[in-house]
Amino acid sequence: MACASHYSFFAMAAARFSSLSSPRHPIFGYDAIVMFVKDLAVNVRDSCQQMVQGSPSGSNGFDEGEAPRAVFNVLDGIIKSTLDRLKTVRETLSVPEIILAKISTTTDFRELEAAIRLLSLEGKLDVALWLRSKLITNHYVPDVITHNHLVNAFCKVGCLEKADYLVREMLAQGPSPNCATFNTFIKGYCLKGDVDKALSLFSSMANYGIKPNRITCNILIHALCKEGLVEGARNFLAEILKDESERKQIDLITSTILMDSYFKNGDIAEALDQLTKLLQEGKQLDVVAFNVLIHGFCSNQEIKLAFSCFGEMIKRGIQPDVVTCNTFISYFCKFGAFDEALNMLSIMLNMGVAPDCITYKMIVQGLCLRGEVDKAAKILSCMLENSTIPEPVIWNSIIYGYGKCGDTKNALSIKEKMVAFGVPLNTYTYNAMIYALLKEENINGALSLKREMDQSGQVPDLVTYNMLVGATCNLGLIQFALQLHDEMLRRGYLPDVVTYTELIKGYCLKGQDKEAEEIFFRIWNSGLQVDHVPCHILVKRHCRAEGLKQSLSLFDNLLDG
DNA sequence: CTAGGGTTAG
Repeated sequence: MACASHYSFFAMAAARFSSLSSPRHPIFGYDAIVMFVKDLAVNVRDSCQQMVQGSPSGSNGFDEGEAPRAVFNVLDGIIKSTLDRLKTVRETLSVPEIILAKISTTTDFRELEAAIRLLSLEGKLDVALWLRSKLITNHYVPDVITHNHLVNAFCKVGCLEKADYLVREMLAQGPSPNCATFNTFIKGYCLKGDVDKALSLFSSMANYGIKPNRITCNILIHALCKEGLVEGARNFLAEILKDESERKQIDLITSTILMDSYFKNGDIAEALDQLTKLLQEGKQLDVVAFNVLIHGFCSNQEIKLAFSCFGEMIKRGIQPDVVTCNTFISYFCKFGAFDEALNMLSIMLNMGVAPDCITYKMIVQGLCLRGEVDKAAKILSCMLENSTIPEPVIWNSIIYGYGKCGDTKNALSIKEKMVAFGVPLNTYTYNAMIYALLKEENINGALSLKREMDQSGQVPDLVTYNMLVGATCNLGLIQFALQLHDEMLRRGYLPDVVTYTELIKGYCLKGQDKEAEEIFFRIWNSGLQVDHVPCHILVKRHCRAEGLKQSLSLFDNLLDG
């Protein structure tokens, strides 16, 4: 029976990590996994044929060299269809104007109550609050669910004062808050990182005759784990389970929270212990639980176990989702295995899982890193054609990418396109452009971009200054470099080792060894971590100028002092 | 109809 084999996999995994001294040996060979993934993709593709009409027939997307093209053909199709759908949804969804029109034409209180909920969901909180007070002055008190929507909306934007005001009003004049009200409010404080306040709210619930439920506990356990208080979370849970005589079992979500937390602390054995308990109770894992396992294995560099989980999901009929696939893609990108990332992209497209902004971001960044900037730019164009305007990081990666391969013209045209589409240029955008210009030694262009930053209010950061200090030093413009250095101090930026190293290099280039050494002592005494670069520069300089002996004595003195 | 777990991070 299939179930037995699933269990045995987890048992094997658990056994492997239960003893720290046991040698680590792979459960499955890498080739077996590649075979499995290939089979999987082919099988799934057959049932999702309509998703891949755009891909060339005969290619399974895995052949060396063929993969990228197949992936991009499918990708284009998917991006178009996903974004078209999104566009339609956006256009048909309620727009605040429509709600406002409703407010002015209707006298139906229930309809206005529904409008408060919609306004809350859309984040139009001032209007929502105003409408609530209008209804109350007309002697109609919106129900508890409407109030919960409002409390929820205020908590989500971190406006706890307003949420607190609403809950007080509810307690004073109704509608009486329920468990969901408190859960929402507690979650609000957890999001702010104020777990103490959350816990005290939890204790106060009894005073209002409201019994906390599983959701309340999960919110708090999650918050405790996130604060690194896993022990606290366990104790809290033990207390709860002691009180609940009829149901002593931990639910799936609680277990998922705990497993995730154990994995994040690198405690695989404990995570798998939790998993074993869950399976012994006969619980079925859902997609989130599997995603936690996959992420846990990936972040502990156990890619084979992660793939095994992927296989288990498929066998159990649990469709991997965009998070599952992004987790793998992220892992591969992080370890420079970008071909594998593209393979995962191909698998997800074949499975009919639509990529999201995170997928696009990782793929675009991966392509740029690899120098395939035109392909990255093509993804961007696809998104724009479908009226999805990506966040600045995608644009910035492409600008960096073009800059790195010396294509300043295209870098600039992406920047201009950004402006045209109303995407705000940020410090990273300017840094990318400055990087591109400095690469072709266009110091004037770079400096005029810095002026543009000052005017636009996008303040230069340490990276901007370090690039400019480096460039001016290389050109022998030490005075200019020092001016920049003073400016950064005035603006409250502390120069780092890179800044000082650039200045040392600049002085050495000019033959001003004394000044170079002075700077070196300044880093040494500032308590900054000194790396080998400035030492190397100085030693090289000394070797050339005065011989090795003297340079060694420089460092001897330092180490003695 | 509202409240709980997972993915990114220049």
